[in-house]
Amino acid sequence: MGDTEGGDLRSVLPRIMQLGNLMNRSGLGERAMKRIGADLDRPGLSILLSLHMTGKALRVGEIADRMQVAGPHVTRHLHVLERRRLVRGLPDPDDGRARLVELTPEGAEIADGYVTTLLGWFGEALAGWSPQDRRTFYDLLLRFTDDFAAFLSASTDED
Amino acid sequence: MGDTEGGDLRSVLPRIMQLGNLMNRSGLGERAMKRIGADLDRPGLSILLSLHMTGKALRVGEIADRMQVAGPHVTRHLHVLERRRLVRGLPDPDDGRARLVELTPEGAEIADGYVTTLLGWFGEALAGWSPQDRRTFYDLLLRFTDDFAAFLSASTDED
DNA sequence: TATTGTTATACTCTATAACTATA
DNA sequence: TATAGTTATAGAGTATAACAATA
Repeated sequence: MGDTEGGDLRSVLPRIMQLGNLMNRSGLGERAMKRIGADLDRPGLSILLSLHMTGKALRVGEIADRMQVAGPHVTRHLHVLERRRLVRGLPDPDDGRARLVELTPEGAEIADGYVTTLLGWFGEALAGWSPQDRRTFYDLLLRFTDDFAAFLSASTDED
Repeated sequence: MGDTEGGDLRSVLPRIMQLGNLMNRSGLGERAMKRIGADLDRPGLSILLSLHMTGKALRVGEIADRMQVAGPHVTRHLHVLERRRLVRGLPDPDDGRARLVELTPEGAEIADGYVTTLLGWFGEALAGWSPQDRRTFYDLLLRFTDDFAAFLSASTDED
């Protein structure tokens, strides 16, 4: 009984890993960057995407949280981005220790171009799919990431 | 028309990225490793998993291909794994330049324990899903990774 | 005293170049 | 001469520790 399901899941795990590698390691990001004519390292792009996806100015610590990296890493890459005028820092009116970071129009353009490029590729890859299958896949993938993230954070305490 | 679909896809992209980060960056691997009482860095584990998933001895270059890294990276980590008796190298009977690498029972045990742990977690995260939804999700995810990988390699030439 | 962020430092991961041995 | 692998070296990515400023 459980055997059959375990077997199924067992065949899916490599694909989840593969997908993860495809997204991070496969040079996909570099290709997209090249396509839009931008020249940015991955951490720099990641900062831009964090700001872009959130759609508002973020504190340095918030960016680090979203990227799942330590604070100093963000600080260093922000220097580069600021020098290139892709982000700009503002004082946080609510907290004098903190600093708000927001995209400049140039930074927003890169982030948006990157996302649009990737979306285009996904769209092409799914060109042969029926609308129903696409819908179903989107729904289940959303549900899966939610459930899995929830499970992970719920089980963080146990250890 | 296309607008609606673009909107859907647009909401899914962050999840695919999130899933990628969950798999690579989130400390998931470290947690699994700790759970099974193993102490291995990520590249070392990755080598073990490559061998485990393939189920046979691989040449150094084949391991590098699967990991999507350069050869010397594999060589260096193989030294560590060999010293710890988690893999062992054999001469390739077909090619005197090459070297075959295979898991020892100890290495196989770690790889298997790791995979089993992750599968358990995925299973728990999907505990509330109906068997049909699980099946559908597995099927569509397989199809998606296949189609996407195919698209990527097909469009590699263009550039 | 706790928290936000920065500076300084060090370590891990990975790539490139130079080389050796076999094909 | 081309290919498989190794050794040597360098660079990117990231963490930790020590510090400054504000809460």
